[in-house]
Amino acid sequence: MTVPSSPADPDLLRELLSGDARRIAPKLLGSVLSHNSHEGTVAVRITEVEAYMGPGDSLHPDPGSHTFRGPTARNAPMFGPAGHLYVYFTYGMHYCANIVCGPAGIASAVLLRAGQVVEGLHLAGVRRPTSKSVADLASGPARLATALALTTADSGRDALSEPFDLRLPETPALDVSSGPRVGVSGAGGSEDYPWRFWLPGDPTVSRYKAAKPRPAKFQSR
DNA sequence: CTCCGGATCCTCT
DNA sequence: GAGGATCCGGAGG
Repeated sequence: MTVPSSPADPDLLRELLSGDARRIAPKLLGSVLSHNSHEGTVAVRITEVEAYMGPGDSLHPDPGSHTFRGPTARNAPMFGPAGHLYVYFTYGMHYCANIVCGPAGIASAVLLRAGQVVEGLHLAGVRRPTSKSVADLASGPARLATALALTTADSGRDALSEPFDLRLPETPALDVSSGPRVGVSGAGGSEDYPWRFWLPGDPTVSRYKAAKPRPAKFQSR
């Protein structure tokens, strides 16, 4: 495994993140996100991501994105500067975290879907007591957010400065697979949006699962 | 191994 | 009021 390292200039890293999320997403594979809290430090090497675009991108409208219908209080960070976090709460109990991409004003982000815990194994295990193996600690978007203790309180915060740190790999991953995004219902989850990227063969990559099709709505009379 | 339902509450319509 | 960028445990093959 190549040892990740940040560019000498942190502004350069932010500049790199200010582009198209679909282009940046595969380049984030192999990078390491760390979070330093009073409990200790946990760092995760990213092995699976998904790109989400914003509205106003007439070339690539993204019906699977939280921003598809425009800005709201929740998705505001996606319209903000690159390198910040967008964390949302879902299913009444889970958090999922994104790295915001694109220039400020243009919404796009990369969902962190899975990773390998490379620092703070014990603490990650305490935060994720239901894990059955080390590979399970962050093998899913909500698992990863839990291992790193990310919540909506962190949404909008800068991932490139304390208490966070993001380091890109020295060289981009050579072997990257792509496919439809997980759990996205409707057109956004189709083969037309192969914006999920992962490191093939990595044991921490989550298993693919198509969106659960909703049962046909029963119209009462 | 796969499939399925329940948990649980914020967000936007 | 409906549905969700999910996870987990239990049932069945």
